Amino acid sequence: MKATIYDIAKEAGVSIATVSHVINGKGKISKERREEIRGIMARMGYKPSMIASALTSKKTYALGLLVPDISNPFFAEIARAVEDEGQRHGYSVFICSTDNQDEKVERYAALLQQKKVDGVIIGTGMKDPSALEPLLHDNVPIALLARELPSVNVPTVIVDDYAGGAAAAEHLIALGHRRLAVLAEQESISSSRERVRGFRQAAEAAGVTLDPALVRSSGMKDSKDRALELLQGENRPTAVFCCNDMLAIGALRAAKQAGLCIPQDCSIVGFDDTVLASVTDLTTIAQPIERLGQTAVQLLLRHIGQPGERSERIVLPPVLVMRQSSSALS
Amino acid sequence: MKATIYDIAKEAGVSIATVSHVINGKGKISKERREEIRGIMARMGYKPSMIASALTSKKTYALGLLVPDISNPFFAEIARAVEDEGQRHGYSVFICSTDNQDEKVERYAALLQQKKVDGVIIGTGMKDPSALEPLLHDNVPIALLARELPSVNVPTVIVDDYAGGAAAAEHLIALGHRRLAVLAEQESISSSRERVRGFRQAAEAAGVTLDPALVRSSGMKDSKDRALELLQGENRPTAVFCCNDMLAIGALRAAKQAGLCIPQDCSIVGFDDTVLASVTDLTTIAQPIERLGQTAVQLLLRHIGQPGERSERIVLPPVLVMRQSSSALS
DNA sequence: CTGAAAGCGCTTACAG
DNA sequence: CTGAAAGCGCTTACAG
Repeated sequence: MKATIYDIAKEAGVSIATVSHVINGKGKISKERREEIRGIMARMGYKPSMIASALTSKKTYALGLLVPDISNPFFAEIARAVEDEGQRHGYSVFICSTDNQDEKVERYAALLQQKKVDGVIIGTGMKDPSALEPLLHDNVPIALLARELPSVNVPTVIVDDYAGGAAAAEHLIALGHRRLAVLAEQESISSSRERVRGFRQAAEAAGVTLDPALVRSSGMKDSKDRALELLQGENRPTAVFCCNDMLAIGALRAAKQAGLCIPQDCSIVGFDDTVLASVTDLTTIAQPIERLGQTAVQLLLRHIGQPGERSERIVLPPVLVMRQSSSALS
Repeated sequence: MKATIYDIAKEAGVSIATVSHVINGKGKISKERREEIRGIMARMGYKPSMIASALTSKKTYALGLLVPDISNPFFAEIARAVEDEGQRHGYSVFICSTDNQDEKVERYAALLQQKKVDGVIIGTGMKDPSALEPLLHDNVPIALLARELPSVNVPTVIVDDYAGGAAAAEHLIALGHRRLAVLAEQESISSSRERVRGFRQAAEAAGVTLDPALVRSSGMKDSKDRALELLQGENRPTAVFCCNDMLAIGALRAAKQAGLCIPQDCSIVGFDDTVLASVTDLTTIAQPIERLGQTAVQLLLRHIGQPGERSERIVLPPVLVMRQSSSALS
């Protein structure tokens, strides 16, 4: 059957402690012995069981990644960055899609605790932070990615959503737009609220007040319908700021259905800069997705290393990416 | 500190064996005792360590998922389906992006073996199947998803790539197109070869022969350039079949750059039907992505359950999805 | 219906 | 430089 540390020890005529030492590069082992044991391990195709070592060493080298939906391109790109950065440090990652449902968050939280992951990156929203209770209860290290949770003091990496919203407003106003609409995510998502707030403030700073009738919230599914309402009303906007690329694509399709040409009849700006934006030639506020993922892993691992430390909070700047969906007011 | 099975046993005044039995619903425990122990576990927030139980029971309830790139929408959607179906059966999944590099395949294969996952779904290509050696060596159950590996006898789920290619050809020919081009993936990818083969055969069956100069292979990055070569040559095609949606989007952008209108000047058909296709209004051959993921998990779990059994091979039918990127020859 | 004991495959003081 | 032994937190025959 599969070789164990005992098989190697017997084959080498040493104790399992010695084999363990050469595996982990600990203790002082004579060079010849080390080489010999290494050779035997290689020859027998032996790799130590991480389950057994985790039981004693309390390290599983596994992380959990909670996101709303791994099939959403934004989170898929985040996941890739997290995977790569984790891998670089020897960690594997479990994917956990929550659909933003507290019940799923809690189920995964309990599961990850039972699996004894070394840490969890939380990139999902939730109504009630107590869904994380199973993690908190056992002091499982966590880090927040693109989310804020004011109630808990944990390492966090976000982009400056407020500045991103403001950048969108400034871009559209510079293009001459004055009648601005906003397609936001659900009210409960703080990043979306911040984007809208930044957009509104920057608009007002330029002397433009948002018409409350032109500010709507929308889920992923009904974005096209919500956008249609905006675009078909009388006195329709000349520009729409959407709080993520998916919503912006809903707006693009609504515009098409309403017979409007983009950008001539209406400018549209998204947020995130996922592959969806590049593929649809959407002007958007880019999040540094790769750095978000990398930074979250780094913060988490640092936190695992020194649990006492005060939690860091890193804010990354968003960047306007101009493409074909926005243009000067005609 | 964190409660263990000993704490629960002591609190309840019973042996750990009894606690273990109520956890696993095994043995005969008096109803009152069971209820009492359940209560104590709940009160102390106790959940058994899956690491410890894995060491004895040999079940980690973890699966590995090997894909080329989790940030590619096709595989992100696959991952979601695998995650959900796994979750339904109590399994968590590790994401493993290989970039189609044998070296990464092998590294992940070794890692997953060390982590003692209960099985691995392989949805990535590789030049040399021996990259899977670490898995094969320890008899880790595997299942193939949207890939074939003739050398090993393992459960497999694929879509009928040949039929999909043929469907694309029939669609274009029915629209009156005769001068057909193909943008394929690298030659080494069997699914791509099959799609091209099906396309070619169906075309020939309709009396249309492919011009070798109009059949090109391309990576993800240079798809636009490859498509431009096709579209800018003299005697350009009136329709292009692309072996996946990403390539088709490259073609879409190439067409735009070349000043061609889609679909009036050139029809384009993709493959996969990821979110990218719906978002760009691309006519495409749809793979049943969700069913692919579900089926792979089911085959794998069945294989885990009865290792002796002969491996199943399930072929799912693709479906033509007509959108705005193809139309009758004008 | 319940418990004592061995064992899963490692790591880690500790002793020599 | 190397080994004996305890322990990590469970499960599983086996005995009663």
